[in-house]
Amino acid sequence: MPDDQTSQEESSTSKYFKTDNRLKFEYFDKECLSLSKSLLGKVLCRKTETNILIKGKIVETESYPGTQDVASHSYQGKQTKRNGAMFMPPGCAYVYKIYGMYHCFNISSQESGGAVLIRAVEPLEGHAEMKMLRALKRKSGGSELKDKDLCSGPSKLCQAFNITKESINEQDLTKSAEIWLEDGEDIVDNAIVTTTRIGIEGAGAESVMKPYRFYILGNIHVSVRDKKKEHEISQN
DNA sequence: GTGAAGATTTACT
DNA sequence: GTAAATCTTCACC
Repeated sequence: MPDDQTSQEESSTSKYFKTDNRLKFEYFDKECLSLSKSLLGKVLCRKTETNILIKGKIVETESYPGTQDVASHSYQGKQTKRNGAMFMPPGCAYVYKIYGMYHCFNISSQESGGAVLIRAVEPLEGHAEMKMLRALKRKSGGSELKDKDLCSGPSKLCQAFNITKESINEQDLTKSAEIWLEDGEDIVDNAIVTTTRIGIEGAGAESVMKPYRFYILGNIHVSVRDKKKEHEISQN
């Protein structure tokens, strides 16, 4: 978080010329595993239809490296209407609907058929809007929702950011005015917890074992924390 | 045309 | 912990 960038922004002559911190194609043009780790600490940005800006720091990701991965929608090169975005150039949004009522948000990586699932973000801006969006579909309303409950799961963050297949799927994050990524913190390696992926039991033991999930050590906005592993790391 | 499954979340016991 | 909610997508007949 370069201080000089901030001061540049402040000294900018016009308010309408905000420094563009948007991550570019070159950033996304990495292999899946590498992109997944690199995305931790970066900032997901969303401009809603009502022109409200929502931002959140990415704190948890999962790799679906592509055609070799049994758990991936693109296993064995399978390409369908649904997963087409996985085969688009790096930096495109792959959004799909699951269980009839939820969405998951992914970013395509360098390899054809590879993508990174964004599993959790830490709310930075637009808390009120997120609460409202999350409360919409809840039976008991959203008044008791805490910040850490707003985006601590792949479908939760989609609700909070108003990400739907209809609005976001196949959008180019390097160009879109509705959704993009900005630079954020660099997370050092020893602050990254690496574990197995969540919710893919049906894919078979071998792929379930793969260490393809990454999250920021100690961050309370992560969906599923591995306390044992975190303890081990903090001992070193 | 039909059927089964799903990278989840919520509410309830 | 367990179960219900809810419907699109895809494989196969």
